[in-house]
Amino acid sequence: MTNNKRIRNKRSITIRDVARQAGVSVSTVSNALNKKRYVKEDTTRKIREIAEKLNYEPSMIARGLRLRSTRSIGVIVPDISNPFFAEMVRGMENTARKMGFTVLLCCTYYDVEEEQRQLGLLKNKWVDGFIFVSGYNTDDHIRDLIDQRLHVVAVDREITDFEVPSVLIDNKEAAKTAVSYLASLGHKMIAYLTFPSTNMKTVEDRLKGYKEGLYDNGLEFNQELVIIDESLRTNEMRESYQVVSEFMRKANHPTAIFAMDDLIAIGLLKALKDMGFRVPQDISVMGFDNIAISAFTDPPLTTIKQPKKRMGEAAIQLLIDLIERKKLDSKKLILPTELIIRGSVAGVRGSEESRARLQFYSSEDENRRGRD
Amino acid sequence: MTNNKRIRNKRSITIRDVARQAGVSVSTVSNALNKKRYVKEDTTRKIREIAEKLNYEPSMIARGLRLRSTRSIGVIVPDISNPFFAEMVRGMENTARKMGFTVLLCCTYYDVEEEQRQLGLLKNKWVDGFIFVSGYNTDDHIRDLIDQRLHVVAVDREITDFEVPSVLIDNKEAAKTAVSYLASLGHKMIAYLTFPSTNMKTVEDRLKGYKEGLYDNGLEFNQELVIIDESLRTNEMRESYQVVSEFMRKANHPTAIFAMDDLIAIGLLKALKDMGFRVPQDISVMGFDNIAISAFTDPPLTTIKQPKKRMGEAAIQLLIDLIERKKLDSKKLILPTELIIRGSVAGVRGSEESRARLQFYSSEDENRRGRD
DNA sequence: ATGAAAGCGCTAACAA
DNA sequence: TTGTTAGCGCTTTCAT
Repeated sequence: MTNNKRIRNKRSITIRDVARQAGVSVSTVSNALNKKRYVKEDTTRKIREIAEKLNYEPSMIARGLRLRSTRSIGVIVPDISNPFFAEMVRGMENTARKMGFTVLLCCTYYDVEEEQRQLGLLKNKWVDGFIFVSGYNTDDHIRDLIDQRLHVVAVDREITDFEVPSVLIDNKEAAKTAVSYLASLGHKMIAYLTFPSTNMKTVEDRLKGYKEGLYDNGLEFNQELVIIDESLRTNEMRESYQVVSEFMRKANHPTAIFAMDDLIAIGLLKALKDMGFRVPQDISVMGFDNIAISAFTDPPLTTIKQPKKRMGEAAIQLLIDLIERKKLDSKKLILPTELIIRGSVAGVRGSEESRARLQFYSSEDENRRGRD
Repeated sequence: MTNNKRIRNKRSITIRDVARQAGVSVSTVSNALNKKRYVKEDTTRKIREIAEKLNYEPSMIARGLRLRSTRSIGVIVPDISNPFFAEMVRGMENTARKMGFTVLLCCTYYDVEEEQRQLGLLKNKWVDGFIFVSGYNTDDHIRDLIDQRLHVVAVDREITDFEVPSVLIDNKEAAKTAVSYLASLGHKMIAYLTFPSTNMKTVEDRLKGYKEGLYDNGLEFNQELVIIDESLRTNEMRESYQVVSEFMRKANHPTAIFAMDDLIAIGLLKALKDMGFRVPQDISVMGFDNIAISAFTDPPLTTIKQPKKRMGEAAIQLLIDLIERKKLDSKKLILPTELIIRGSVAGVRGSEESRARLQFYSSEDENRRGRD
C-alpha cells in the first residue's frame, strides 16, 4: 500500500526520465551533467536537482558501449592471497579510484592458460587497459593486445621482445646487495632457496644476483648450495618447510640461507627452528619483498624491501597516462629497493657485535603506519 | 607493408562482421553461437568457423546493455591485504569462474562512505549481485539494494533488520570453545584483546563468547582483562604490539591472552617475546581465523579455524542461485569452525604433559595443500 | 530455418 | 542555448 512506489522498481532511472521531468532533451541532461557543452545555469541546476531527486546514476554499461571505454583497468596477478600482491594491488586501487578508474582484479594462480582466459574476459568487458603483474614471460597474448592497440603496463615482469612500459625493481642488484650484506658479516657458505625461474625474469635475475654477489665478494659458487624446488612456487611457506628439512640434513651446512622471497623465508625460519637450529645464532636467514608479516616473525626477518604500494601506484599512473594519451616520461620505471636489517642475520660466528639488531621502527619500514 | 592487415585494428570484430562473412543475418549468428533457437547444422558450423577465424569475441558490454545483466558479481571486502579476506576471495573467484561469472572486487578499508561509493560504482556497472563481506552493520544502503530488487548475500556479517541470505560461523560458540579450551588447561586469568565492536556483530559476538566462556567455566569476568583498542582495527599486527606492550607492564598478568583474530595474535606473540615472556611457557596465546601464516609463527598459533574458502564458495553459490531464481535451500548458512591446536598454548603451570603440541599436519588444517 | 528491425541507455554530430 | 537523431553491439520479437 504505502510502498507502491517501490513495487515496479525493476527498471532503473535513465537519462530520459530525468529529461522528461526537467522538460528538456536528453542531450541537455547529458551535457549538463558532464559539462561537455555549455548549458544555462538555471537549466543545469534544475537538472541537477531532478537527477538527485530521482537518484539517477548514469549506466556505465551504456556509456561504455557508446564511448568504447569504461574507465576501468584490468589487473592480472598470480595470486591475491600472497601478501606481496595484495599490498601492491592496494596501492593500485587507491590511485585508480582517485583518478576515477575502477580496478578489475583477476588471479591466474600461476597458470598461463588461466591468464589467457582471464584476459579474454577482461577484453570483452572493454577495460581501457591492462596491468600484468609478475607471471610468466609467455608474452604472445600480450603482443596481441598491443597489436590491437590496447594499453598495457607490466609490473615486476619484463616484456623482453617488444616495448611495454613497465615498473620494475633491479632484482639482480638487490640480490647482490643481500649477498654482499651476508658476506660482509663473514658468511662464506651462503645457500639460495628458490623455485625454477621458468620464464620468470624476476626469479632468474635474483639468482643471477646471488651468483654475482658471491663473485663480487670473492666467494665461490657452489651448485650444492642452491636449492631450486618447484613446490615452492605456490604454497610457499609450507613447501619451503619440507624442502629445507631435507636440505639441512645433508652435510656441509651453509651458515646463511637467502630465500627468493619472504614467504619462503618464513617457512624456512620455522623448518630451521623445528630442526633445532637457532636463527640467527646457528644460521642466518634473509628474505626478499618485505611483506607486512616479516616484521613479526621470530626473529624478525632481515630482507630486501620492494616498494610495493608505490609500484602499484606508479603502474596505474603510467597506464592512465597511456590511456589518456599523455606522453610518458619514461617507458621503464625502476624503483629503488632497500636493505631492511632486522634480526634474522648474524655474523658468522654469532658474535654479539656483528649481530644485526632489530630495527623495528626504522624509518624506512614500508609498512609503518600504513604509509609508503 | 606485410602487417597492413594490422593497421586499422582499432575497431574490434563484431557480430556483423561474422554475419557478413558467413552470408547470414546477425540474428542467425547470435542464435547459432548461443544456441537459443535452432540453426541448421551446416550454417552453425560455418558460423563457428568464421567466428573462430576472425577471432570474434562477443562484447559483454553490448550484451549487458541488452540483457541488463552482465554475469558479474560485486564483492565488497574491507581489505584484501588481510589474509583472511584474501583467502576467502580466492574461494569466491574459483566457484564464480566455474559458473561463468566474473568477480569485481572492491575494498572499503573499513570506511562506510567508501563502501557506499564502491556500491554506486558497482551498481552502475550492472553487476548481477553483491556480496558483502564483514564491515559495519550500517545497512541502509543494503536495504536500498534489496528494495531495488538486487541480489545480495552477506558473509561474516549479519544483516539484522531484514532478510539477507548469509554465510556465517557461530562466532560466540567458537569464542566459547577457545576460552573453554584455555580453562581446561587450568587458565583462570584469561585476557581478551580486540578492537571496538562498533556495529560489527562478528566482533561483538566473539566478545560475548569470551564472557560466556568464562562464565561456563566458573571464571569471573574482569573488565581489566579485556583490552579494547581502536588502533587494532586496521594495522593489526603492528598495533597489537604497541597495545600489548603497555598492557603487560601493568600488574596482574593474565596467564593466557585470547586475541580477536590471528593478525592481532601475531603482533601479540612478538610483543610478548620482546618483553621477555616465553610463549607458551610463561603465557599462552590464542588467535582466531587460522590464516595461512599462523602455522608458521613461533610458536605456531593455536587458533579457531574459519572455513574461509568454503565460506567464499558458499556465498557465490548462494548468490548465483538467487540470480538464477533457483529457490534457496536455506537463507542462513552456518559453517562449522574448529579448534586448531598448535603450540602457543600450554597448561597454566607450563607442565610438559599439558602442553598442547604442534599439530603441523593435522588433517583439519585448512591450508594444507591449498585445499579446503 | 532464417531475416528485419526494434531497442537496451548513452553521447555527439548536426540542426535550429 | 538547446533539440533531434544516429548508432555503439547485442538479443529477441515478429515476420516470412
